[in-house]
Amino acid sequence: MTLAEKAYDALRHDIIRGELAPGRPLRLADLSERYDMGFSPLREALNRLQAERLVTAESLRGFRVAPLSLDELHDATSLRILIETEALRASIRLGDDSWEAGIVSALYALNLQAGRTGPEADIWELEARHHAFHRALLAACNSPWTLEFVERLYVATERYRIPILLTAALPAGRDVQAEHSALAQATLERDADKAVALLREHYLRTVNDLAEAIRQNESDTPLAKAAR
Amino acid sequence: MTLAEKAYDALRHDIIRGELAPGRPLRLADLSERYDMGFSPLREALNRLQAERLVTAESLRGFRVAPLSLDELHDATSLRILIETEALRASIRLGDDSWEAGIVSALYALNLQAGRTGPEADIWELEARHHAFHRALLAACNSPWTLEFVERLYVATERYRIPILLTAALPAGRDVQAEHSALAQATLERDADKAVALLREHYLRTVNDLAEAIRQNESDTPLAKAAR
DNA sequence: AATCCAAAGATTTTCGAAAATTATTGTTGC
DNA sequence: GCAACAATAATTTTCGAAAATCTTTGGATT
Repeated sequence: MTLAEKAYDALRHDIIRGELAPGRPLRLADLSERYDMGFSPLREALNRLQAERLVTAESLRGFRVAPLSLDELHDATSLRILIETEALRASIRLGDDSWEAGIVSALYALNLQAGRTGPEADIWELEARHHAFHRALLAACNSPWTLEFVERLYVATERYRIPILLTAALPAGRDVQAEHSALAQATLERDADKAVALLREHYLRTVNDLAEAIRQNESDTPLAKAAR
Repeated sequence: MTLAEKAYDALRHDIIRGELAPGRPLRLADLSERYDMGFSPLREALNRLQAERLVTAESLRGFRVAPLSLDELHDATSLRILIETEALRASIRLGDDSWEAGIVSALYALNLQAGRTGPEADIWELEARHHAFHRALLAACNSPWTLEFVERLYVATERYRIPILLTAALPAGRDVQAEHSALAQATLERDADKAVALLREHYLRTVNDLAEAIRQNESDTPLAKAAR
């Protein structure tokens, strides 16, 4: 793996997790020290991330972590629902045994991690399994373009979820694991209409919870700052 | 404008027009001579284009122009129909006077160029106006993510159209300008269902024509080679 | 003839410095 | 005090060479 690839992975990771806050300038001298490499691989990584809208660039003025806005969250969520529901229908139509097995396995792993407490609880591991579960649902859609866009939108919306997850500021009274199980069940039963409805509700609830948390959380988390 | 930006524009331009054929290796020494600049700006441009799937990259083995395939054409077209029809509905719902004016103006400019013959005929100018017309239809959808994906898919499918356009191998018996006019009219009348149906048919006809031309054209155009 | 291996060559990747540009500071004049 | 400007500093961008890696070539061996 080349240094440019390592730089890409590291920057992407740190931006998605909010360790590099939205809007923050990405100075090459800083990054060079932080990641222990020269300018060239960093600039290549930043150019890739610019194309993915995770960083913004201005000619001769360098790069910044892409800012967040509530408008973008709603935009990305709407489009996500449109694309993912269609992908879910395609997967239900085309999926074979190994696709089904992938869903069962991903759901099991997700529920396992969601049930863990104390030192075993690991929000990043939970997050990884959550992502894997949603990918497993769409894995059989047979459309590389769809999967790319789904991934882009997942990452875009994840940047809003993570600061909320970390402050545990999510409203109670919602059984997310039950939603996942119901979604998996409807999918495995090949009930496309039901599965699509559940997926849509799942995302609409999430975006409402996030918007609510942002509104209440007038503290100085990166997300709250971005929302103001 | 920095050299890296010039390199990006030039490479993108040459790849879309097929002047750099699909699958062709992009050696830095060659590109450095072709575009008269050092490696750094070229590598930055190539990394951006890689993120946009116009070039492929393999660790320590450099870059290539992204290949074409009939599967990808069908994939991109299906997704394009899904996203653009929804964007058209949104535009019809949200569009104001200046949006309408933009459509009228773009259609007029397109028809004007389409009617030109002899030395005034310019396939690239026609292509630019065609692109502008389709953008004008969706301009009011108020969704940056949608517009980005639409642009990506337009470029992806355009790479299949251009070699066909250049060999004039399109089947006759189709009045594309009439399709554009009907689409614009239904849109301006805010008849969303009709406009969406026309847009869908427009794309389905195009993809069928292209697939047909590729099948017949067993010569050695880049596209035909890619299809085999 | 086919296969392996080392050497030479070609190519990508990375660095460090130079060039170009933007941002900041300090000074002058009003 | 403050706008205008020059000098300085900070930063991005680009180049050219060095390092690392992959590819080809040409024998040596079986």
